[in-house]
Amino acid sequence: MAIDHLDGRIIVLLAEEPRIGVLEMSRRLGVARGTVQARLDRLRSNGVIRGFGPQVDPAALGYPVTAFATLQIRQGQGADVRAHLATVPEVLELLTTTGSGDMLCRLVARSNADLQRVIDRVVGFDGIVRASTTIVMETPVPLRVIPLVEQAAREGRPAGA
Amino acid sequence: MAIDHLDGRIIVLLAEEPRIGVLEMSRRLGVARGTVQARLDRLRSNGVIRGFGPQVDPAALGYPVTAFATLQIRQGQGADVRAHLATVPEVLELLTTTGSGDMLCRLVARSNADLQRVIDRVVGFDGIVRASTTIVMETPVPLRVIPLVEQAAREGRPAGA
DNA sequence: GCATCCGCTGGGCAATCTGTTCAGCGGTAC
DNA sequence: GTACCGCTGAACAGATTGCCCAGCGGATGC
Repeated sequence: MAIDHLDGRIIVLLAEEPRIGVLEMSRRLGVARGTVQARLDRLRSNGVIRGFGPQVDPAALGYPVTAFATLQIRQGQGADVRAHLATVPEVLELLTTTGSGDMLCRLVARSNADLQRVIDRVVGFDGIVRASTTIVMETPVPLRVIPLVEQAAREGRPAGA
Repeated sequence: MAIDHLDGRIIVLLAEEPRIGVLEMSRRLGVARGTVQARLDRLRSNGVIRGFGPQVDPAALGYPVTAFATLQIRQGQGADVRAHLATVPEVLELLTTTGSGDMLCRLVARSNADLQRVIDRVVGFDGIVRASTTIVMETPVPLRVIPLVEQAAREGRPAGA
């Protein structure tokens, strides 16, 4: 659960050059290949590294519009709404939150006009009382984890074991 | 920009078993290795596949609390605020949006108590007028793209070329 | 109609990496 | 003092990669 400096460097290296391979990593980090391999295994079984799936860009797929919808759910309909939203491909993420809205929903669409279609499909469901939508314009900081990894590595054990 | 059925299957396969390799993919898909390789190259240069970086779980790193902050920015201070937020590791994502709030900010923290520290650091900056925060409780649909890829593949050219 | 272009096939090549195992060597904890 | 744990450095066979080639078929353009 806590990662040390070496773990951090492994993750950063992997993020910068995903095709790098264990051997080359061990060379650059100045440790034995077995060490890198063991660290990686540990990071994966710890769940720190979930996987290496391809990072797909919805915009390049033809969905350049991103929006967030805040949904208010009718009491007791939560499970149904989740199941419904899970079937909509344009729903990239669904979160339940504190506050007035009950759920936060990340959407993509082919265009602003198409967004209307997506929203209609999302909210066209019984359990949803109200929805309010904001469109994303820019993304000054795209989803990232590396700075957090670096911080966690600094705060972890100094550097050695 | 438009992907066909084979592209879709490649991406899905890669998402399910990232370590699979081009050769094994070509076997499972029933096409020549060169074809898979060419498709992958194209998908990467198209930007559809951004990369294969490790997917790190903030929770496993010790940051189990996720929150969204809506920020109102003082006129003309946008750039400064962005630069400021980019330096905060706990800021995983920053978006500018339409609507009353000006920016939407995805945060993580070590605990609910720690979230206060993070928020203080985030909003402790001149250009930010007001901030409202919602804490994420559950994640019924974790960030995903595969359903979208499948839909895009269906809508693309039938199956062949 | 005919030539050209493009994508896929199926083969082969050397070079490289992987997964795995081993013994040895500290440093730490008990 | 002893046992445990992590790292090192090396070895091995097996598999994969990157790269090349010629041939084939359909679609495009003239």
